[in-house]
Amino acid sequence: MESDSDCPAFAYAPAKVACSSCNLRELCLPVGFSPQEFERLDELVATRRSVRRGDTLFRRGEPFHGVYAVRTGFFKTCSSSEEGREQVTGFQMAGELLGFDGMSDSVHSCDAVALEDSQVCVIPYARLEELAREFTSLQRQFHRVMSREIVREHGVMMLLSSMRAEERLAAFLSNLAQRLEARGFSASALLLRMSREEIGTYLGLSLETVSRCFSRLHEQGVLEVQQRNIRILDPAALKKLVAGVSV
Amino acid sequence: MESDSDCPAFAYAPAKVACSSCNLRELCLPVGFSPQEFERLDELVATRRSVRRGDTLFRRGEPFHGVYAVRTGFFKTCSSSEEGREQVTGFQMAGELLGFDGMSDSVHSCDAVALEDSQVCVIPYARLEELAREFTSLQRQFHRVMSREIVREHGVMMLLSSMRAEERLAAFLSNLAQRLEARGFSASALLLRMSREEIGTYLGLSLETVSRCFSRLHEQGVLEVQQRNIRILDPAALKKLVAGVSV
DNA sequence: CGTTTGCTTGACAGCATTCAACGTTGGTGG
DNA sequence: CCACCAACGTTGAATGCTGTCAAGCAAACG
Repeated sequence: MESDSDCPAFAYAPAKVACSSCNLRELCLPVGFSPQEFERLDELVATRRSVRRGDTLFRRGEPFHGVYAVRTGFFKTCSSSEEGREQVTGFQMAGELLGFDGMSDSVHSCDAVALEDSQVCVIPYARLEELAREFTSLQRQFHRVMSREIVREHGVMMLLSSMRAEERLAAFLSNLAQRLEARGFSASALLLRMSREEIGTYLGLSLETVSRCFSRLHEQGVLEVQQRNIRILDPAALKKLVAGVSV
Repeated sequence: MESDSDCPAFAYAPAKVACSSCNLRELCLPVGFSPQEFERLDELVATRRSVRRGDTLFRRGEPFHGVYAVRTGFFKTCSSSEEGREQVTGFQMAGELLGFDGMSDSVHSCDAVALEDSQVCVIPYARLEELAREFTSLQRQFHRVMSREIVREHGVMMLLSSMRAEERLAAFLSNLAQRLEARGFSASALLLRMSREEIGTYLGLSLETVSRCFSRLHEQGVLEVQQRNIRILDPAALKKLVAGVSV
């Protein structure tokens, strides 16, 4: 279980971490836990791991050891088909978990790549199982988080199958802004961590179309666009675009 | 928890059911359990429920009580956006579970509709939690099934964002055939339980396009199509279409 | 300062949607 | 038993959105 040593690309920070003192505890796994539950949880999340921009946290085909909570930084997860085409399945920011794909057959089925220098909390699955067994709120919260991932993907499926390009980008930006706001950042000024191509692969569009949509939303006065610096000038218009599917 | 009585559309069959004697035990939740584990499991899955064609097993907004295992029949799950557009997120057949969407905030976020007269095993969440706590293989298997759902959805996302219409339909049919084969049915002769529109909503296509693709695959000699009776004449060609994304 | 990478924009072609008409099937009631 | 109706499926023609190819531009990096 601890045989991560064959991954020389990663730097390890064995420093002690405590969920109880983490400023992400309202967003991450231990939502709504009691103080003594928090203490028990610190047994579970014992180590951090640093991943440099461009490196992978895990990779398709690697054995599944556990899940990871993003502490700082930004990730993308992408499944690639046998024939090369790559699909970004999600972007994860602080407080969000990744790695659930590996539980189905003990092998990861997608790659997790850091889009900036990042740090994650390592949650070994064996210990998570144990602790979830004696600790109802952890069990339930873990299920809740996995369920939320399923529901999120339903939303992506709807986006991919029924929205036009501009609506997809609007939905993407709205979602990003909302998640940033929940973390205390500005909901209007965002610095994108991902390229146009990565956005396109996530939204089912070519990078050119993504770029064109940015320009169009800029012309419409909804956004201010300067490369990866985006300012949302008219959040209401953005939301309206998202909702406006076949109205 | 047991307040299902406000749903007059459902017929209840309180007959005793045993996982240990179910012919789906190799496909459903209790994969790889020991005989004594099977006995304990029968405490969990105590009741069945019948759902007539067209009726819902659960509906968006209804409180979450538990998950369901399809015993006989066929279901679709669909999330609908506020503005009316509906997205079929999956089709479930015997041995497959549904209802995971409700764990995220104790309310179902999509509808489950029977596409033919069906019977499900009711798995109350409270009891599932309990039993999973004292019963490692159940805990692990449950996680595995949820993870598999996440991975499946990754596949759908890839399909939606990078395949052309004909490839999508080929992928859909291949998948269906494979699942039917795993249940002892013919992998070549399928009777579709869903309409062209439902297929289209699942695959992100209009019903006309679905129909046209059926015709085209028929012309190519890959399928025999008679309404909902499909015969796969050339499974290899079908698989090749799926794999052939951007080759 | 030059090179590389990422982003923008234009032109054009192609695939899928939309609108519309017609055919088919199965159920209902005369 | 047949006629009718409604739901579903098929097919055609035209529009339009998005992908592809290509060129030019901006920013980042060594």
